[in-house]
Amino acid sequence: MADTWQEELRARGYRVTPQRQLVLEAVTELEHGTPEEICAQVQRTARGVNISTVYRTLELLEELGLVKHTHLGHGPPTYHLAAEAEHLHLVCRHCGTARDISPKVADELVETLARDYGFTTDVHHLTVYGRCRDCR
Amino acid sequence: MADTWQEELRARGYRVTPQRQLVLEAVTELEHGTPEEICAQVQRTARGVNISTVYRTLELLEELGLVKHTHLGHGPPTYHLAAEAEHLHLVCRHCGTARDISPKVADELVETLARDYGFTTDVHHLTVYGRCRDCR
DNA sequence: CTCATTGCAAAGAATTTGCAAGTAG
DNA sequence: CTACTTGCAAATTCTTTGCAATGAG
Repeated sequence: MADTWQEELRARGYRVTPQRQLVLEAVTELEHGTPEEICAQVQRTARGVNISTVYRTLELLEELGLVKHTHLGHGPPTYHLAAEAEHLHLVCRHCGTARDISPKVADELVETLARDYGFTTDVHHLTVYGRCRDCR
Repeated sequence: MADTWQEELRARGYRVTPQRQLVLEAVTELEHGTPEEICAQVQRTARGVNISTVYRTLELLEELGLVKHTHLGHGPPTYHLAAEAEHLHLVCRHCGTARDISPKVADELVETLARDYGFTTDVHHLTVYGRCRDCR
């Protein structure tokens, strides 16, 4: 984890380009935004960057784990910097086992609660009760 | 609530058409599906029903409160019958107050857990911890 | 009969892809 | 130099809209 994302890119055979740096900067500055918005932000610094490059770059940055995206209702997805490692729990009411999963699955819930209810979710402590695959 | 949806439709100046009945039936049968899937289901009974009619009908049925939709990751939205009144809890770790909200906000979470983990969520018992608007 | 609704085709958004030219390493 | 990237335009995917014909009430 001491490596920079640039090194990570090179290690994987990808290249560090100004466009990629700009897109990551844009996501950082915007906190969150649609591909279109991110593209606009990038173009405040460098004109001529194409929207399709933004799409491709966001996909790459997501693959690298640097950004994440969620779908908030209709329209384009929202991209934001990936949070540090967190997890949430899945508890089976039948067999009692708990499983840790990525908080990514609760992204929409978290954003909706924030947007519609002004509620800041404590994702680390989100526990979902139900029935696991084995106890169906 | 004793009124049928057909009566509700007429009361609002809309008409009860075979297409509308078929779309609602399709949503019921499929439990959930994309407009495309719903259209395919409808066409098992009546060919010639157009996809744009399905879109228009789903919009109408949603307005009537008969169906709901959620966006699961990429791609088209998923429609399903509106659930009966249930609720989930929002608990503030600071002031301790609990608030009941619509389980609709957890739709994506529920579907994702089912799809990716084979986990059946007990939505009625879902409690989300965090900080409410007033305690920010 | 009247006007809401439908089918169809064309228009629109959002996103992806093919490819030649550009450039990081 | 090599081959990953980019810009651009065309192709896709998903959804909406215009409009004449159809059909519910």
